[in-house]
Amino acid sequence: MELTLLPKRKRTHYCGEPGLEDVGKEVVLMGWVHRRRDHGGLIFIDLRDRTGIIQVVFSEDIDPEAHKLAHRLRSEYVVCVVGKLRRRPEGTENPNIPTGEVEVEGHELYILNTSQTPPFPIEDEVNVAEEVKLKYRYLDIRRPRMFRNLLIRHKAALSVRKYMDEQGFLEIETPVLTKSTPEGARDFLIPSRLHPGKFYAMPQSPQLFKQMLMIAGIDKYFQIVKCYRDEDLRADRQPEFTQIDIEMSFADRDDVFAVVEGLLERMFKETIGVEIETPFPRYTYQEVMDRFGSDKPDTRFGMELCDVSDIVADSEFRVFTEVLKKGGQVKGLVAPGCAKLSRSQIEELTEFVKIFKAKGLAWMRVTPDGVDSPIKKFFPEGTINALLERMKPNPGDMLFFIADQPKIVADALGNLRLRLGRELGLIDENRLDFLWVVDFPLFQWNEEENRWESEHHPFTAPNYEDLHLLDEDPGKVRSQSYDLVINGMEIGSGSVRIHDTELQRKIFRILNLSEEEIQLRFGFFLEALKYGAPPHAGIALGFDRLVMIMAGGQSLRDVIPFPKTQRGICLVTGAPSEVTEEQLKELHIKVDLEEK
RNA sequence: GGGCUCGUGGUGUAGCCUGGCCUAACACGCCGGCCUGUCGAGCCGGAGAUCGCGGGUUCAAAUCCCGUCGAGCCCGCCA
Repeated sequence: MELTLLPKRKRTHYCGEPGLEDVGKEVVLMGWVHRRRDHGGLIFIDLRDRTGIIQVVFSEDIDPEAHKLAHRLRSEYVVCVVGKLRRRPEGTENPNIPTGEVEVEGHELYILNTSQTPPFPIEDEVNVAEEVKLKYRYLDIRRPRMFRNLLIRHKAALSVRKYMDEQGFLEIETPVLTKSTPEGARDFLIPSRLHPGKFYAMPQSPQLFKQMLMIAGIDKYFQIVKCYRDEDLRADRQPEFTQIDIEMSFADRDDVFAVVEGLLERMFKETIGVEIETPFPRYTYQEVMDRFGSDKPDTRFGMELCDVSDIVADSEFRVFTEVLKKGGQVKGLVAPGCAKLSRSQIEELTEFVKIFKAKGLAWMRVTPDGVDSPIKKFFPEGTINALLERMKPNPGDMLFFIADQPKIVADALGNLRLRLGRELGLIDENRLDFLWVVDFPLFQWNEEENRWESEHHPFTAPNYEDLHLLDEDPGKVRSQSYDLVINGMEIGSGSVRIHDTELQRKIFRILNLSEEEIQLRFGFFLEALKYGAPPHAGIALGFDRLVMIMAGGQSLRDVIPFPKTQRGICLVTGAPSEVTEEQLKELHIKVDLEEK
């Protein structure tokens, strides 16, 4: 095949651009052969680039040489076409593509490169195994949908930089090779060649650096920054991901909220043309746990949880009463129209709630003449009536109940709510529900390690009204942290930070860190706090997740050009991979693999 | 660490439950030929699969069993 290595002409248009106004002009196009329709004497080529598709016609009449060469074109060949733009003959217009009223007479054709037959067609709505798409990611990205997603990503980042700049924030880079500070996610480690036996860590977030930038007087900082966490993957979790990291001095929670609300308003407008409503509603942690069984509630539909502990307390149903005696609770929800569920469907839901440690799922069908349930006999009529009165079901609905410790009830019933909401089609996919969750507890008790841990992170300031509780009842202390939630997904998390050395020390001690550990891990930071640290607050927003929401994707992989598989492998490069003995030796590393 | 779903020509599926009629079917793609208005072009012809891998059961395995690898979703984990 005769290739033209260097096109002799400069591109005049992208494939998606020419229209009726360009008819008569000579155009020079570069692109990939999307499809070839070879009629023998007449050949149609759909030429594609990132902007779209345009039809090129080759024939004896137009140019015999180009026509002859066009027979050799195949899918994904890279070509340069020079030709005159003309209006398509009447009746042959294609209303399905933006350039469908015109076509290019193929006067000159240069084949810039050939291509193997692609493993899958370059089209949206391809039904191909994730494995294949990820291995040939560069072909996957040729699909218009993927390109659009990356374009959205680009526009979103641009919008962030413009807005933050206008608000007086400086984008400042922080190190990628940094210090391991356990507490939190597992670190990715990097061995040091110059310091045998020592390691850098990749940042889980630039948390301490941005706080030190506040101490440095930067005042308003932001960064679109990669973060790394060596934990298992999910549809919404990749080991390396991007945050919009923000920190501001002399600011409180409301200042942060105002900046973020303005930022998102601007981003959604400029990126996908959607107007969002600000300010976002605020919920306390306690409220969302009670009502939705989740600290990141999806408020696009109702079906809220209902505490019925007091009503069922004096029933004969042991499953409920025993749990209540042990300090547990009984909560339920109304599943609209679900009285018609079969035994096996209920069984499936029971299996589902067991994933979240619930021991079972009690149910009552609501019929026009009362309730129908295997456990009905344990409840006096008054109790049933009280349940109906509180939960307010309609005939045809189903009541589901879970009895257990509060955390399990919230988890199981909250997830049941989400599943039913999805399966019953109660979620309006066009809706965007932004909300803040505030007043998180400062600590949570770690059963296994028998100690308090930070709910957010150890640099989060306690609610100053609760300071007196730090010693007597740490579990009751509220923090000045906050989460941003969109459509039931955690999008951001931040807090007012501790800027006082003594308070910071105290928190470390409650977390059961010895003086020695504190010094070893965070000594440098405590030292920094001593030199006039201003009060400051900040937040980090999950950029990939935001882009995913704007792009309407189901997985983070949809908006990351080269993502990892669920087992953390990059299928394009094959990373992670083994390295040579020499490399290991230089790093003073011996690999100790278990024999299989 | 655990649970569930999936793995059959290049791609997507059928066949698997109920083993033999499978010499593995279909669509798209691919290769060759014909073809001047197609745009999922059409028509004719053709190539292409040790049914992810290993072991077992059986006269006989794509099909049943065990193990293993890979992809996905979830639990744990993710300050």
